[in-house]
Amino acid sequence: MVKPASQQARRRQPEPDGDTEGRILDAAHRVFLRSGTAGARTQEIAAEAGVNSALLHYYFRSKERLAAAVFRRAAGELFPVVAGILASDTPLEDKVRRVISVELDRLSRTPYLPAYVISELAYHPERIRQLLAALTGETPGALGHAVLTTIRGQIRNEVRAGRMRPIRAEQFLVNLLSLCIFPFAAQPMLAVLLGLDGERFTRFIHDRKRELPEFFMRALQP
Amino acid sequence: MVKPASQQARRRQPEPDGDTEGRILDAAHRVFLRSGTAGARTQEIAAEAGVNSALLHYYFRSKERLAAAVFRRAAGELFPVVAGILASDTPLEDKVRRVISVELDRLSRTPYLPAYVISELAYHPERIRQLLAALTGETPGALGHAVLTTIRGQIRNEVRAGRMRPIRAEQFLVNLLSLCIFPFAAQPMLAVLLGLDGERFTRFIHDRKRELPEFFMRALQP
DNA sequence: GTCTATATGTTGATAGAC
DNA sequence: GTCTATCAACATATAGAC
Repeated sequence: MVKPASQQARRRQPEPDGDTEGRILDAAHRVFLRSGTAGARTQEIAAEAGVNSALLHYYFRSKERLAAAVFRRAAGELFPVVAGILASDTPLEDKVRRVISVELDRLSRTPYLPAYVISELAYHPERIRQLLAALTGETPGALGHAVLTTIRGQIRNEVRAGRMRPIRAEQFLVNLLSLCIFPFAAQPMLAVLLGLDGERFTRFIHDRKRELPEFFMRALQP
Repeated sequence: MVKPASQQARRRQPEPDGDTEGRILDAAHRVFLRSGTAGARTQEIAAEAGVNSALLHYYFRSKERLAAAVFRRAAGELFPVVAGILASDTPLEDKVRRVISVELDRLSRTPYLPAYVISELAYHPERIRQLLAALTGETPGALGHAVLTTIRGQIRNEVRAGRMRPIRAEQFLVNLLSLCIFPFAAQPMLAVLLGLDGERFTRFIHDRKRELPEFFMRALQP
C-alpha cells in the first residue's frame, strides 16, 4: 500500500484544479468551518470534494486526523501574520495600525474563522497541542512569548518618554485582539442585536478600519 | 398520556432537589455548554441528570427541542442584564463602568457561556429566531433598538457638551462588548498564546475590572 | 489511486410494562 | 412518571475489485 502523501514531505506542484488530497482538504476546510467538527459529516466532505468516502479515509485515515489537519491550517492562517507584525521592531503605534488593518481585511475574507477556532478550542481540548504545533514548530508558546517581551519593552519605552500611560502587555494585546476578532466571531449576534447583517455589517467593518486605530491609541494616551 | 410540563405553563415550586424536568434541563445545560450541541450525547445528559434516556424524551420530545430550551435559557442569561443597564437613563460613563463590572463578574462565574453562544449562532442558524424569543417576547430586535437609540442620544449630548469625541453607537457598543466578552470566549487561545491559564487568567480578569473602564473612557475623550 | 459494497458501532428515539 | 428493552437510522471506517 502506498503511504498517503499527507504523512510525508511532498512537493507542491501547481496542478490544474489541485491534487486529490488538496481537494479533500479544501472541502473539509469549508465543511468543518460551516458545521463545526462534531456537526460535519465525512460523507458531505467527500461529496463536496468530488470523491467518495473510501478515498477520504485512504488519504486521512480518520475524521479526527482530517479535523486536526484542517484546524492546524486554519489556526496557522489566523495567528502567524499578526504575531509577525507584533514581534517585529516597528514602532508601537504603527503596529497597532497594521494589525488592525491586516486583521480586519483578512477576517473580512474568512469571516467564519474566528467562531470556528473558538469553538474548536472550547470543545476539543486536544486542539491546544495542535495549535502549538501550528505556530512555531513545537516550541510551546515561543511565539507568544516573543510578542509579549517585545511589546512589554516598547510599552516601557513609550511610558518613560511620556507618550503613553502604563498598561500590562497582556491587557494591551487582549484589547487589540478583542476589538479586531470579536465582531466577526459574534456577527450573527450583532445582526440580531444591532441589525448589523449583510451589507450593514460590511459597512460597519469598513468604518471600523478607520476608527479603531484612533480609538485604541487614544485609550493609551497619558 | 400526560402532556409534558415543558410544553405548558406551570407553577414553580421549591422542591428539594428540583423536579425531574428541571434536573434534566440543568444537566443538559452543563453538557451542552461543555460539548456543544452537536458534540453532546443525550445519553450523557440523562446520566448526569440521574434518569434514563426514555425519560429525557418523555419531557423534551427530541434532542433539538432540549437544545433550543438550553440555548434560550443561556442567551436569556447573557443579554438582558447588560441590555437593561444600557437602555436605562444612567449617565453614559456610569453605564460603561457598570456593564464592565457586571459582565466580567458574571462571565467569571460562567466562563463557557460566550463560546457556547458564539458556536450555536454560527452553526445553528435557527437559533437566531430563538435568540429573539429569548430577549423581549417576540418583538424582533426591540431590545437592541432601544439600546441603540438611548446610547446614540447620550453620545450626541456628550459630544455637544465637549466631553466626548463623536463615535457611532454601533461602534461604541461593539467595542464595549468585545472588550468584555472576547477574553472569555478565547480563553483557551489566550492560555496558549499569552500563558493566561488557570490562576493567571483569574488574576488577569481581576486586573481588567479596574483597568478597562479607564481604557474605554479615555478612548472617547476629545 | 479510485471505486462499490459492506461491516461495525453509535445515537436518537419509541414500545410497552410497572 | 419512570423504567427495561429494543429499533431504525446513520456515520465512520474497511475490504476488496479494478
